Amino acid sequence: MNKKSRDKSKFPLRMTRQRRVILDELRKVTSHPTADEIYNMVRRRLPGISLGTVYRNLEILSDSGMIQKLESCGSARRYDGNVKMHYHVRCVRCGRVDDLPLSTLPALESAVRKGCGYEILGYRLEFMGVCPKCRKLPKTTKERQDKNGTKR
Amino acid sequence: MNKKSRDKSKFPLRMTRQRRVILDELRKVTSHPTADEIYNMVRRRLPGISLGTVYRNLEILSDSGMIQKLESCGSARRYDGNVKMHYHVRCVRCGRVDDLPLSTLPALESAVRKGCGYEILGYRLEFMGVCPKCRKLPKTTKERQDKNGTKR
DNA sequence: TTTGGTGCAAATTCTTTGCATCTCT
DNA sequence: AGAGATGCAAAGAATTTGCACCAAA
Repeated sequence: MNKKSRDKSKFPLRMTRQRRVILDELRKVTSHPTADEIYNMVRRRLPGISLGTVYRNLEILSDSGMIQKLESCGSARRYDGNVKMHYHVRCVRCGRVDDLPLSTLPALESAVRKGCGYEILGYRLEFMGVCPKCRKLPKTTKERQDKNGTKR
Repeated sequence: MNKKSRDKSKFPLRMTRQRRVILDELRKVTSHPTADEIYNMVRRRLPGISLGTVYRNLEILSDSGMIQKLESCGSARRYDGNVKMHYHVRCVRCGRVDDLPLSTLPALESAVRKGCGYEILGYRLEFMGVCPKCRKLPKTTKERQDKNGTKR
């Protein structure tokens, strides 16, 4: 099956136990976890699940619109159980991602549509900054904990 | 040397031949190439250069503000020799990235600064769509040529 | 039953690094 | 001279995939 052409209307989305738990765990948190973090969350309920299955399901779930993939920057991709349109801030030091209480900007897409030859499908707007916790830490320490952050 | 702390004012940026050619090649094009594409461009002039050196220099050049790293989505990172603030459209089928003739939106950052606890450093705005060339192709073909596109 | 899903492990892809050697300034 | 840079190859990290078996619908 071609991953890119998967479509929520055509594929019935069989609700296996693993898929249900992944979706459930992701919806329980607001922390925009990585695949690996989700793997560890899910493993507490389904010890036998494999990382590959987590990846496959995250792909399927986001293709079908049930979750959101956050692809911007950062080493590991992050996932969001909240599919309503909203924006994020990403900490450039520790990599954490938070939701932003900012109303959506309707004018953005239409401003682009004209003239660029592309068929515009959407846009991605993400803010970068330093999260409250990292602002308190001395700079050297902050740089150390990078790891899952802005790298790659 | 800590990569994150590299700073244009403190590091003199020794202009080696490889560094100069990489910068030069990147400035010659508007195609936002990947590290690997840049490697191949540069190799025509410096056959002995290694991919590692290309990566190291792209990192250094972007840290020093001489080029721009485009991290949003897509499999491989892309680089831009144009450091003036501007926006991009990325084709969701073939992965190509084009510049957008859109004036910058000054209100964006200030709209976020209040209340989120983060120290806002900037934002990333990227549009997604289907490029002119891909719009002409039949869908199945389009999906095929994905590869460097939205994946990963 | 059948078609998609799963676990496992191996494979990929992109990127980073250690090290001995070179080269700008 | 000496701090940085390079080439090479090996290591890493994140993600994908082939395959034989399993399980929802």
